[in-house]
Amino acid sequence: MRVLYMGTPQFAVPALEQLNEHFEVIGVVTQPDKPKGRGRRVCASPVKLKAQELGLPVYQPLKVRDPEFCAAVKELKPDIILVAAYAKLIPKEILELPKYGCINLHPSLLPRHRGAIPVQAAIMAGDKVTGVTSFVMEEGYDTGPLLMQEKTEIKPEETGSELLERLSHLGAELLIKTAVSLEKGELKPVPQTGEFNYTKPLKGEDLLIDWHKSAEAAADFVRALYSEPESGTFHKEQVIKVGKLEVCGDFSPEVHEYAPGQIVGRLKGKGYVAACGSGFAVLRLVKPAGKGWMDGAAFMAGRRLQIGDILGC
RNA sequence: CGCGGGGUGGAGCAGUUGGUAGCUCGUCGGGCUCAUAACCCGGAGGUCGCAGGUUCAAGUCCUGCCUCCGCAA
Repeated sequence: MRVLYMGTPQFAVPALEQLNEHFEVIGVVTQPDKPKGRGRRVCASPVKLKAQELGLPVYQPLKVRDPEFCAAVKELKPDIILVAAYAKLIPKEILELPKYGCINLHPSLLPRHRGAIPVQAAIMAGDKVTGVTSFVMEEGYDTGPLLMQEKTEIKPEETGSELLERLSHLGAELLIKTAVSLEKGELKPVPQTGEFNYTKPLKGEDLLIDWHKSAEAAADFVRALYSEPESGTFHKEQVIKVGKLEVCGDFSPEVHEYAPGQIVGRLKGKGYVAACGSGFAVLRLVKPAGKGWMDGAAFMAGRRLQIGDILGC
């Protein structure tokens, strides 16, 4: 079976590796190299790097709708197009091209958490179970009929990056299974039913901790965003990234009056304690501006925060 | 060459107008205590990122480099 693969970030890499072992991968489509990060160096996507390593032809159209690209795809005569986190909608013209259609791998239990950040969204929502889904792509975002799903539990302490990593491997297997079954004609798509929600891409202030939330919700928020892309909070005009927040049940603040985000005490060997909308949370892992990640206790040793300081402004 | 901050005893920080390096934690020893993660006393431990330069004298000024990080994208 001739497979055309489309994907961009690290999440899409394991699937590419697996596919390359099971099928004839005739091409890999990924986002164009872009200036990225500090210093604005041009970077190739993880999928591109892997494709080159495997010696597969790489396509990086600026626009998927570009007629020239569509023509190129047509010429490749793919039997199936498999997509994982490519980051762009694919036009009907291409969707209808392959015999077995365009199949997408999505790291959530659709229709729950459609959209850009399903993995983080699942953790933030306090979900205990999530998974990966393969489905037939339509013109909308993650709306197509479902093919296969695989569930997995979210571990209590599991971070967004850890879960994403795990799901990328689970997803790779699911994608292979899906393709194999499709080829045998064993699968029939089932339309999505039930409640759905969309997750929007995170940027800028979306990453700031909302101290008005409950301690539990704030902790989940931080956990979901660690270690990519990192949540944070402001302190005296500077950003402090937070890697881990730990809810502390019975804690008696050192001050009588406090507001959400206010530092109300320290816990020896753990870190500063901040007040939340309800409950308290210890800053266990932190990265002050200009510094690297450090333990909450180490952060206290530097005495950058005072009891009474308010985070988030 | 996008903007900007940092690299100081094991960890986190301070170090003023250049003059033999301080603080918190940890660690080691001792003391107090029924006891302690609490408290008291004392000790060990630093080529101040690297390489040059200015100076009688540089962590502190100048130049280059390495490296970590914040914003932005």
